[in-house]
Amino acid sequence: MIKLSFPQQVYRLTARVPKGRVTTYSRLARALGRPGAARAVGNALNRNPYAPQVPCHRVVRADGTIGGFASGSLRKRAILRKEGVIIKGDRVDLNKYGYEFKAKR
DNA sequence: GTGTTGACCACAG
DNA sequence: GCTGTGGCCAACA
Repeated sequence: MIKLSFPQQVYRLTARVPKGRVTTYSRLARALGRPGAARAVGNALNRNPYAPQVPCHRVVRADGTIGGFASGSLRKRAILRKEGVIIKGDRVDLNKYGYEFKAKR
């Protein structure tokens, strides 16, 4: 059984998020088995060594707010809008675009 | 091993 | 509705 580092699993799950969908840091952490490690997830995405591979712009905060982004929150909003996600002010409708992860593996 | 930092979350005012 | 404070976890110096 291989043991991947925390950020490694974060990148893998983030890459699984389909286009036009968004997830939250808390949900990622919960899917990894660390329901309180939302901060650590954000930390991992912040470094994001897999930048072009991992669509970090599809990850938002639990409230649906854009949160932060290495290139600027404005950039994140623009990309999400291009993906087909409607953003109201600085918030996304998690009720429609919120993607649920599978707690397996 | 200890202390600081950070793209967070929840609660109280 | 927003602001402030405490708590959680992982990575880095």
